[in-house]
Amino acid sequence: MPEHTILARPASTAQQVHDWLYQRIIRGDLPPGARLSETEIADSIGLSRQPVREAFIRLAGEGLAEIKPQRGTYIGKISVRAVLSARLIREAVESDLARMVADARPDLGAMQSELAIQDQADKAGDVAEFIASDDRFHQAMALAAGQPAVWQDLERLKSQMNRLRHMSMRVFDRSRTIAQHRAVLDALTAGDADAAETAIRTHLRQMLTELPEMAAAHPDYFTD
Amino acid sequence: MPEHTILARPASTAQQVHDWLYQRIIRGDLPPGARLSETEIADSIGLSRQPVREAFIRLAGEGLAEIKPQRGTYIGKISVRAVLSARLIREAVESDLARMVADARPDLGAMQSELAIQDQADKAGDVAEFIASDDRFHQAMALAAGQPAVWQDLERLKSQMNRLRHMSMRVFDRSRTIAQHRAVLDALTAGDADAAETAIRTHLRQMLTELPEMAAAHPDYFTD
DNA sequence: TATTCCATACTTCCATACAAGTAAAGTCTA
DNA sequence: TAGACTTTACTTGTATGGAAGTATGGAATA
Repeated sequence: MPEHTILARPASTAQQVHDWLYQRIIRGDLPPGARLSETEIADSIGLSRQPVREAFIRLAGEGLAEIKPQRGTYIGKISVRAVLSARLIREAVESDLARMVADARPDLGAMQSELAIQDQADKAGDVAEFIASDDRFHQAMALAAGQPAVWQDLERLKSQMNRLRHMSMRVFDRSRTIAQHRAVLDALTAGDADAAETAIRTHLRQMLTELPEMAAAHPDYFTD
Repeated sequence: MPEHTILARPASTAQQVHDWLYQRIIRGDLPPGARLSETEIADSIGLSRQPVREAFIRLAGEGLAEIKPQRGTYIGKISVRAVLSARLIREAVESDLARMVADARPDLGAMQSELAIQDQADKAGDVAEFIASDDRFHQAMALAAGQPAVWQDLERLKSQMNRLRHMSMRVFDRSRTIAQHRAVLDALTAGDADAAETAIRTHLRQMLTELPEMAAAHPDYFTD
């Protein structure tokens, strides 16, 4: 008998509420600064306050919500500092990963097919699918480097960045992103570690120009 | 009246319980795999189960506890994968930070004085102080690079590593750590970015040799 | 002896009630 | 009218009871 259950038990109610709110926040459906009421949400989905409250605690732990005692809970604004910090970390880590991949020369079919999906999603104007594929592209690189756990850690840091991307992808030129991805993949395929590092750093520095523009366009969504 | 309170209101009971347990876990007082009971802890400190439960949820969100529904809550074992992942991230990020510091040539007095503290703590055999100063040394480098937020992000990832260090610092040779720190600081002072990167990478790869030894010595404290 | 079944004592999870604190509206007073 | 005070309607925080699920030990059965 396996010691771990095969059938995954349905997640707890509190976890489900968390996941639901998480998606709505990341996708920008719940805008930064919006008010979250325990009682209101509990009533709307026919639950008591307790599981909703526990979902709030999880969200606050991820930096996506801010619980002000006896005052209210609010969707956290996008922290410019947190975004910049996560971006710097991503650049440092992914450039190391890129060097590892360029040196090891593993199969890169997964990254190749994501590039094709991005081309298609761009033409179709499917922003959500484009962003999802963008993520999978970078994840595939971490996988090719033999470091799946690293991507999981990056994902936790990225949550603030993701909200920004859902805003900026509607505005900014997606073909430029595709071109940058292609440059990365070409360098990796050629096994050129220096070129790969340069390409991935250039790509991830893109956000440094997008962030100020977004912050200027929606000042009330951001905090220092 | 300022809109933000100057005097920090005492944190909620649940938060205090969390902080208390957090310290005990990091310091190894509560060993990996140990059982945590809502009722037991609640009774022992004269509270109801609810705040304790919420503390557990926070700990689980940080990867320090594992809540098994209807079965019990346990101190999470040290995940070898998580430690290795955090280590790789640290190496990538701190080598970028080291280059930034070497190029900018800021004041490095803070790092210098931490080195002196480590010398003293080593001679006195004060392990806790040594580890704390070790952390401040690396934090000072992030600060010198003008990236305090990056260190905060790294701290969250480091929680698994910290538990390991509280175990290994009792075993391993602390003078070696000091020598490595000195090599880093010397390179930074000289403004030699290449040497600084090499020194910090060498230092952070130290753990790669310590981890297997620790895992072999306490196999029940670790999980894949 | 080995195996199956079942009662019991746990655990976490959810619902409900109440307590404590905040903010904003309304009211009184000068 | 201006300002201080009070009331009132919120908010999150905590306590407690019960529901649902799990593991364990013992009894019945082969």
